[in-house]
Amino acid sequence: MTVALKKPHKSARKPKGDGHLRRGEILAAAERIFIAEGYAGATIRKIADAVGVSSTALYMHFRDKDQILLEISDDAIGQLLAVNVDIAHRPIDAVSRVKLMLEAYMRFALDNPNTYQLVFCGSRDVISKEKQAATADLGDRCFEEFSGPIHEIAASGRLRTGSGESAAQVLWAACHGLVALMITMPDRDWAPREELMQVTLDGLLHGLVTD
Amino acid sequence: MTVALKKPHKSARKPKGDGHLRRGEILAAAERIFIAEGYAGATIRKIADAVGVSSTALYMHFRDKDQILLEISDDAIGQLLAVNVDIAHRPIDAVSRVKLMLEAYMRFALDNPNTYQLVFCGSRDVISKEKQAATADLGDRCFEEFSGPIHEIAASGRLRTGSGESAAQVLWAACHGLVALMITMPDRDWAPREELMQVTLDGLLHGLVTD
DNA sequence: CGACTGTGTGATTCCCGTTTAGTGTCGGGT
DNA sequence: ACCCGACACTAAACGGGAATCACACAGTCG
Repeated sequence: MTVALKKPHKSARKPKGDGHLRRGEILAAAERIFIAEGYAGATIRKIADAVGVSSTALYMHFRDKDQILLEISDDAIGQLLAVNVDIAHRPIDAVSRVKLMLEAYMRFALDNPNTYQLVFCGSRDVISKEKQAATADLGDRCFEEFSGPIHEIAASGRLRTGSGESAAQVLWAACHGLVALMITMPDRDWAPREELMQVTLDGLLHGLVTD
Repeated sequence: MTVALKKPHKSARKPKGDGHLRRGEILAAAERIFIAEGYAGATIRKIADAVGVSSTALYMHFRDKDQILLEISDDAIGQLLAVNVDIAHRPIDAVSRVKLMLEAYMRFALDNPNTYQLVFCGSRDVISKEKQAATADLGDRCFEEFSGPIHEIAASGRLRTGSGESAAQVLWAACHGLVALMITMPDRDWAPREELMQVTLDGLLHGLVTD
């Protein structure tokens, strides 16, 4: 849409200058506001004001509001994916890899609550359908990276119950539930974070995997 | 519009008559729309249209939109609480009670996805602060009803790891995570519901409680 | 008969995301 | 040198959300 890739001739008007700078400025401002005030607080007009342009200008660089915030989320989820890939390559046993990945996952969620909510708690009410394309894909790849070791464990017959797939989904869901609740109900008196995380991981792995 | 059927010439003027009927009508219409279209879809205007009244009229009977939907949710959560109380009184061992309660909890969530999201996934973005008063309290009492048996188990020293409180929170969170993900990402290819629920419950209870 | 009160309305306010139409500027192509 | 079109941008407006205001009706009480 915005970038002219199709000028076959030389020296086509380069998409440099203001255009690219603006895009970065917008993303930076949007990220700042989104982190501080969440999805509803990150208004098009507020972002535009922060950049110092009119709200209409944002539509020069992004299709709509969701695209801006999802692009920010892509960055963040990309980092999580990188961590997962790194862990996946370490020469340690599968159970340890699972544990490290899920720990990283939960810490990511607690460190980036708004991003986490946008990507993993977004009802289709707020994010509507297929806009998530890229972000959802990154999320999928995170899950796959993490379900790899689980299937290893399943293949070696060490799963006490259920299929490898269901075990992977359950482990993911349990960790999701913990951080999601802690994020959306921060005023509850939770047991210490570390304890909750360890009880979840140890409990489930102990219950699902035979030694 | 005009409901002229009651005319008791007795008893000083009280807020009965039209008032009470309207209130019920509004709640019924709101519930229908909310269940069908979720929080964002249940608009003040839409509800008012369904009742056949101007949008302003809703503010005669309810403080704001959230109060309407939370009142609906109260009903639903109240039913869940009743089930929990019933289970709590059955003459069966604590672990079975825990299991039955969590199963009922998950089935409730999957049967009432919009209500569940409103109460248990509502970021303060959308529901803002202390409006939840009554509903949150019902949720608390559900949790307490359910954490009772857990503390019984903890008191008898059968907890493999963590405190009774953290075990209760972790069990709750795990079940929450499962249903929350299934609700917000219905298009994923999940393992069969029953299997996921059983793997979650059996896995965690096996891992946390010694026989 | 007023006056008062509960119930309801239409117009209005203030946000929101998004669209439309128009302005200025700049880089070539001729 | 000239004009043309692409680009970055803007002001104004649209439609829709929640919520409020000023006002119009019943009835009922004194």
